[in-house]
Amino acid sequence: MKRKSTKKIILEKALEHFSKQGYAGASIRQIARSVGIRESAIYNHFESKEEIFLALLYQFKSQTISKEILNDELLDQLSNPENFLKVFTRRLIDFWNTPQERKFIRVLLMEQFTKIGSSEISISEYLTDLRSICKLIFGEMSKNGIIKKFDTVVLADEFAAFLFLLRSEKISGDEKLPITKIYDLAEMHVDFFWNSVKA
Amino acid sequence: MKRKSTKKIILEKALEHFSKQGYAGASIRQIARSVGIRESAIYNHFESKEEIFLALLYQFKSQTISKEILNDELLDQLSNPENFLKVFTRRLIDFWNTPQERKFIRVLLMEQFTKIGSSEISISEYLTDLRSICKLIFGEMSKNGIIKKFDTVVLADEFAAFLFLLRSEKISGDEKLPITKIYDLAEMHVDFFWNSVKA
DNA sequence: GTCTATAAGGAGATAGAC
DNA sequence: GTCTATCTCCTTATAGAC
Repeated sequence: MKRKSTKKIILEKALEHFSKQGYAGASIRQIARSVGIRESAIYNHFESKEEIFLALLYQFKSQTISKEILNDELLDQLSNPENFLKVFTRRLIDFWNTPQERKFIRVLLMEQFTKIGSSEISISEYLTDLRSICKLIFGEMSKNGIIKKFDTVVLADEFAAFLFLLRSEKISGDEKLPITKIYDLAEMHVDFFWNSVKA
Repeated sequence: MKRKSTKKIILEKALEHFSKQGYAGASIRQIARSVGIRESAIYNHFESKEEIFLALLYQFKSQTISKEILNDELLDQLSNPENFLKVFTRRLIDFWNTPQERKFIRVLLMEQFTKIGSSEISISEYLTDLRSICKLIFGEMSKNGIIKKFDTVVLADEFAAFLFLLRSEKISGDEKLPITKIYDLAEMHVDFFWNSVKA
């Protein structure tokens, strides 16, 4: 049983502090304390506070919905499209509801307008992933005549906007909703959406 | 021609700095410099940085969509519901697109997870306004048989979620979209929505 | 890789003159 | 109501011993 590297623990604790107080509000001192080392020891692993933040951004950038959620088993269900949407949405919620993702989206929402280093932090960039997968899905359904003819960009946005608000407000928010309630809200959304688009 | 009071200018400049760097990232020193006075002079108007922030929160809390947007002229158009939704949405966008509102929503998004003073800053609270007006509108339409029978809470959320994302991402975001493009996106949303709900 | 010690500066806030 | 001067604390970051 290998111990986690100090570097990983620093990233972990940094994410925790950033997600609670924002980048500017969190200090190296607090992070070091959480890790259990002195501030100066942090600099053995990262050159600056900024570098810690950018390392976190990078880490989460490499996680994509397609990698985490879409697999053959799910894609097989495309023959039953309404059910497919429900399963897809449910998996999305489970993924977003992991502690790491909950914290990360908070950081993203908080820092989307601040410039840290040369990096522009934009929500849009992280929404692109969900949007393009939706476009793919609805494009396929449209081609097969399963749904009415719509602009797939509009469809993707209509489907994703609600989910994104659900994520920001209900999944990662401070309001502690039970997960079953979140599933319910999502299912009502899929119902409404499916009723609107089905052929 | 009366000059603006120093207090008002402080609030104005504070909002500007908070919206760019967040609460923790902005300093009294910077704000004072923008106003054109020394830091110590600020304390003649506010007891603390926190009080400045809370004053801003209070100021915007008193602005409501119903006060700013809903008037008799608009309500008269309820007989043509699709057009009503379009005019309502357009007015909403114009209101959200004012410099003050653009800045304020940024602050809200940034500080929604931080605790400043004893106040909990939640997006939900500020969304309540839009949600309840939508509930009212769709409740009325439903009663008059203009739209299909739906849970008005679901309808309100489906209608508002897209608009809120539009606001966060496109209206107040850094991506500088021309306002006509935003109108277009909103109109496509109303079209999609209306097609889904009309009786 | 972590420690102690310390530098250098910025923060919020106050005292008291004008 | 604004100023100068100052306090105290906290911040990021570095130097050098172990």
